[in-house]
Amino acid sequence: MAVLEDRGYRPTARRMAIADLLEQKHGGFTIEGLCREMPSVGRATLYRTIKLFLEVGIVCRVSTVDGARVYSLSRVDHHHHHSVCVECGAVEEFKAATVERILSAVSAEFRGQVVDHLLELYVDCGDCPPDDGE
Amino acid sequence: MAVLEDRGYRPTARRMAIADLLEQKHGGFTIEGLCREMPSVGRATLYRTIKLFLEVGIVCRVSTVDGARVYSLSRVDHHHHHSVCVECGAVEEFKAATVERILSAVSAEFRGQVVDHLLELYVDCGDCPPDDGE
DNA sequence: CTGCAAGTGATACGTGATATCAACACCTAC
DNA sequence: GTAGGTGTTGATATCACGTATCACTTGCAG
Repeated sequence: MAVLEDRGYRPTARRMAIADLLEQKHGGFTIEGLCREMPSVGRATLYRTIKLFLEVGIVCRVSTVDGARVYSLSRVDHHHHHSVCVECGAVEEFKAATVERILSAVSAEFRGQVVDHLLELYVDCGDCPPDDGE
Repeated sequence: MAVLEDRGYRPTARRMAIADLLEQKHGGFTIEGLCREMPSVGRATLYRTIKLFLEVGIVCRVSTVDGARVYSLSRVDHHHHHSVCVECGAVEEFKAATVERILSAVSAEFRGQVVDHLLELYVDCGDCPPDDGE
């Protein structure tokens, strides 16, 4: 949570509680889902907090196959990719140097500059824990 | 448009008109944007038509950096990736066999099965035509 | 032409997300 | 400790996005 203070935001009890809940989630989550899980917290606060977490890098957006807006707690602070289980929704972060190298090579074929990229793998992890699903 | 008939849908004048407009677009588009461009067409029809086009593969969803819901006319009928200009929003489709091979290799490192993937490159194409933007 | 199924558009509705604003919590100065 | 200012919170209103409904139209087969 130090990252919040570094940016001039307060590490309030509300924000800690939200972060704690996210910490326990293996899968991605939706904000509406959080609203249901934390009915004592106002919707606006949840939307604001996740937006804030997104800004400081505590969570990141996950692109799902169906285009739903899903977030995931980010445990690494550098660039990474996601694997998303299409069955249980579990999100894993991974970093593949090979991918980065290949993308650099591919980038050379483009006019202009490749400034960023997005890579998600959709997997069927095969042993989805029943309580891990959304 | 033959693909519509193949699926049992009618290639109506409305659908042709919408497809024609999409044909002229280099960049991605939003459905709300289309509503503004084709005020004579009902919103419901536009949403339905794009959903239909998505289903039959005429258009595909594009993941943007900011998570906005953008679509793009698909000119190739097989699996491909997108490069999205962060300045003008132009969307290009590309297929890189290298990428596919590397992804297969990376997939081997995962438990379970990799069933699909998403790859988008965000570029600054450098010579954005002024009328190409959304 | 007639009848029917598919398609269309106006509208209402539901949901996701943000803006507003009063109340509250925290920090600092005194 | 208290006062005051700033950041935070939550209820609500509001907006944006997308879908459902339903009466009407269109296209096609007989």
